[in-house]
Amino acid sequence: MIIEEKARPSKPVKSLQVIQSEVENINKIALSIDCVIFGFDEAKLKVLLIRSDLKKFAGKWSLLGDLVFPNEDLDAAAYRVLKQRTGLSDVYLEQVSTFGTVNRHPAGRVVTVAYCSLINVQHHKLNILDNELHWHDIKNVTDLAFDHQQIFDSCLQQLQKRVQEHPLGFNLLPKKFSLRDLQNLYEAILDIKMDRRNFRKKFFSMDFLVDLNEIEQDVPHRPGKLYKFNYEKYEKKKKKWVGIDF
Amino acid sequence: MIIEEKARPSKPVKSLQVIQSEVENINKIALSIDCVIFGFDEAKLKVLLIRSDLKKFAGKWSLLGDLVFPNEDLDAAAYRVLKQRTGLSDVYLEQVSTFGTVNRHPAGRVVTVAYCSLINVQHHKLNILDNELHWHDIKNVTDLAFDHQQIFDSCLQQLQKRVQEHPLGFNLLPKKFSLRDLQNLYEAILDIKMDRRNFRKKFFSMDFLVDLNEIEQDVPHRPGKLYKFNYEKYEKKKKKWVGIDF
DNA sequence: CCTATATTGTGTAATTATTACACAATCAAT
DNA sequence: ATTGATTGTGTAATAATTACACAATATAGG
Repeated sequence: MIIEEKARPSKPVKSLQVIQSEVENINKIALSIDCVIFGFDEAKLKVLLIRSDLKKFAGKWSLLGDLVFPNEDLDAAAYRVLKQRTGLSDVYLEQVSTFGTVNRHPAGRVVTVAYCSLINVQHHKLNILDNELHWHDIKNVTDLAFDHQQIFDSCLQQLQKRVQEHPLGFNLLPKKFSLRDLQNLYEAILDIKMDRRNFRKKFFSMDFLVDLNEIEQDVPHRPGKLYKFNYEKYEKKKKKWVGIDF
Repeated sequence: MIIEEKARPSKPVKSLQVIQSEVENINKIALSIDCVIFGFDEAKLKVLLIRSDLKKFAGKWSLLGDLVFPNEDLDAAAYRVLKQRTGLSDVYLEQVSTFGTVNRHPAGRVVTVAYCSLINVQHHKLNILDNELHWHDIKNVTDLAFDHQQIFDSCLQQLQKRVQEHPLGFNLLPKKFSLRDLQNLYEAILDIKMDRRNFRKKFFSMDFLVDLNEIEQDVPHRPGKLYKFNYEKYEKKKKKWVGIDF
């Protein structure tokens, strides 16, 4: 076995540790961010899309994105786009993956960093600047422009996984919600049906929900109780995940 | 609630969907990849590091990386570095995260895509091209050059999570291994101790291990049986992970 | 006001998974 | 032949998950 092997330099090769002029003059690639902005409304998971204005993708929908400025952090660029389009600033935002296939963009080499954002549709106002901007039921999202279908799919998949390990979902709900809302949310994200009693038992046993002693209004049936999520309690109790299972 | 909202264009803004000349001339940022290459030897998890040759980081260790060529896919760049340094081509490689803080690189704006690779240390030969190249016990990895400590930490964290959900670990082991090897591997990656009987029970119940009817050689005690991993069986049986738990 | 309809709120038993734990068997080294 | 180190194995206790049914409460409509 070849381990703990030490060696001395031999012939030099080009490496990351380049001199300044190299970074400035060669190997420059345009960098963008694309946001997969999820919302939850009418018991459906939705994604915010904009109509593409490239001829090549005429009529197709695409994700919201923009080029990253030369002295702007990646996260800052994603926040900028989110703020510009939804007016929201304190939103859940997470980097998911970077897509850099050579010919993914018709205008040249553009590598894009995909972000997943979760927003509460009650608390925003869409800012229509140029093209048509629209919430789409995720079940009807097909054939997006560029490689955006692939980016969307990978963000949805990541959301499905994350939401089972961390209480992200609450970012998609209003501050006050019923257990039915919460279950609808999980069912929409995971695209499964769940047992109502076991779902309730699970969340109550985790003990992060605060009973607000209020009930739903304007429902044509027995109203459910309203709850909020207690982030502080969660932070204290959250479990470290250890257990092999595949 | 503002949903399913449609709108017509108003004033145009700069967007991703730029014209060709824009992509070619502005917003260019150097792009690199960095590989966190893990190996497993002497019951320890190791990472392959190279001595930095930047004055600013004199004496410090850094990850293996390189600039991405203008017409090279990101994954291809990562494979290239791996191949160049370890001589290995069919290795586990996964993109983890992209780091793009404005001043992360002293030579200018360089955004880097981090990759995690798992290799079998028995099957490689290090290629020492320029600087000192060395396998480091992950327990002793501190104070790397650039933001490489942060990159390393995030790759290790991702490995710890992934290895509990998918059988990645086998990439770090020789084709034939004992259950003790396997347990050592999990204990090294997760930095925990496990119960030997329960560990065995767990893996046998998953039924992906093939008994090779061979035993370890050259051990100064009762030798253990050797096994291999059956990927095909795993592919058929792998579970879709559904269960809220946080 | 009464009835119909829809949905909430609740508990238990059966099954499955996880944990904790000890001793005999086997090999190498001497 | 004895020692030392490690493998291989099973069971009982606890915890988590699943499947499942009925009474209570609100609105809507006559």
